[in-house]
Amino acid sequence: MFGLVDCNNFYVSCERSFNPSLEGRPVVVLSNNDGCVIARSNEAKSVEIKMGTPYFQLKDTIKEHDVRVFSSNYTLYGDLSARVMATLGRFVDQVEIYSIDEAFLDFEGFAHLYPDLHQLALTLQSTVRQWTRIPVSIGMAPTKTLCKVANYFAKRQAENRGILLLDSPERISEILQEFPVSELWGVGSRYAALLRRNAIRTAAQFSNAPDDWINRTMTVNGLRLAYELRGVPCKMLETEFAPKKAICTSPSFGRLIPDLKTMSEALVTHLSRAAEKLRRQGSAAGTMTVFVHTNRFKRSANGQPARQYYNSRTIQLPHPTASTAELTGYALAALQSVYQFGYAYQKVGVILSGLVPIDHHQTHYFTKGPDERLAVLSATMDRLNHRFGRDKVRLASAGYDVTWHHRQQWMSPAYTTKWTDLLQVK
DNA sequence: TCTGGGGTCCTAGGACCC
DNA sequence: TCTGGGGTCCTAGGACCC
Repeated sequence: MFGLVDCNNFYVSCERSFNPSLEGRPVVVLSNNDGCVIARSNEAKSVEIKMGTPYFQLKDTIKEHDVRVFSSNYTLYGDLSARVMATLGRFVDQVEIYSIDEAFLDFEGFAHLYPDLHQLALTLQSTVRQWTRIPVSIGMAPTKTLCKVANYFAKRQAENRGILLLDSPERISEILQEFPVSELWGVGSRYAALLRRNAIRTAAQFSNAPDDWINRTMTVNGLRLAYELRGVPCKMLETEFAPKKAICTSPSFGRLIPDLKTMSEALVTHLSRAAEKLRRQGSAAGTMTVFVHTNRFKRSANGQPARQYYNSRTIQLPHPTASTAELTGYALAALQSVYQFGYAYQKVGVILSGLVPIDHHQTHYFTKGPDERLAVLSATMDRLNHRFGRDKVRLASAGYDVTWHHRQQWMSPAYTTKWTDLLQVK
């Protein structure tokens, strides 16, 4: 048996964790740049605020229902997530951190410790609640996909109180008949449309479809999904650390930017972030892509879509490197080759790929190997910045007067990670 | 009439996830 | 005025090898 622990309305719950006055009222959290709604309290859902709605379209609703709005505070959410995960780790040793707000558990070998899984779920739920103030829902079933299904009903049917155990074939087949195929894990909008065209509407119908048809139309992923619904586990717990295969940093500007100088400074800043992530996981990049684009929603004065521009440049580096200084030279050259005068840009982004372990030295006959001094420089900058704060030491080419930063108008304090933001108890 | 067989590696595109 | 960011996996097709 597996379990899936999912935090309810996670980002909203994080905001509520340190601000109880938000309980019982509509609350939403916005995406980066205060763009779209990405988390909603139940009260916000019940006044018809949809996932992904742009903030500016919601101003009336927000006023009418006195909705509390927050910019996303990933420092806070990341820290509370780590606390939730650590709490789960107290009870079972096989925990897969699947996303910031979800974890899979494997109960294999724990039957003697926890003969009553429902009781265990109750304990997990109340302990997480007490230690972090985060409400969670728990689904338990013979496969991870069925856990997702169980969790869906745990959350939505009040009588379950956030916990649903699917441990008999009868119960499973009964519940799959009520489960919309479009809600399945691995079925997105494209596959949902395809399945609808083939008169498959429930998870039960999908699971009964012929294997070769599923394989043909939805590749082996679809077939695994069907097996999992039939109770045959195809997805095991993944608890090992797996280094990322690509690292991307591409925040939007807070306003549209026309000039190459500002774009360059932003790119160096984004690249510094990306290279820090690269070094943190012990990798070096062999390939770098720089891209720019304008705002695709923008309209010109006559209401027609404005002229758009997108371009990217991918560079094979002479040798894999994790040095910010070294990567910067290539990045700026790439930007110059894609930048076109005459557009107002929304974004410049960088993708590092072709990642290899950092100690990997590929000897090349005609080019110099990586410069050891650059590696030492990056490591030293990382240590200083870790101790004294982000960007205390940085490249001058990142600029001094930052005018492009994204908007975050409603940011809550970093309650758990910044001394000056600690709550004061009077 | 008839044009080999068996591989590897890389990339782009399409699907998905949170 | 204002519309997020960061990832993964699979497949087909092309280029190449012997």
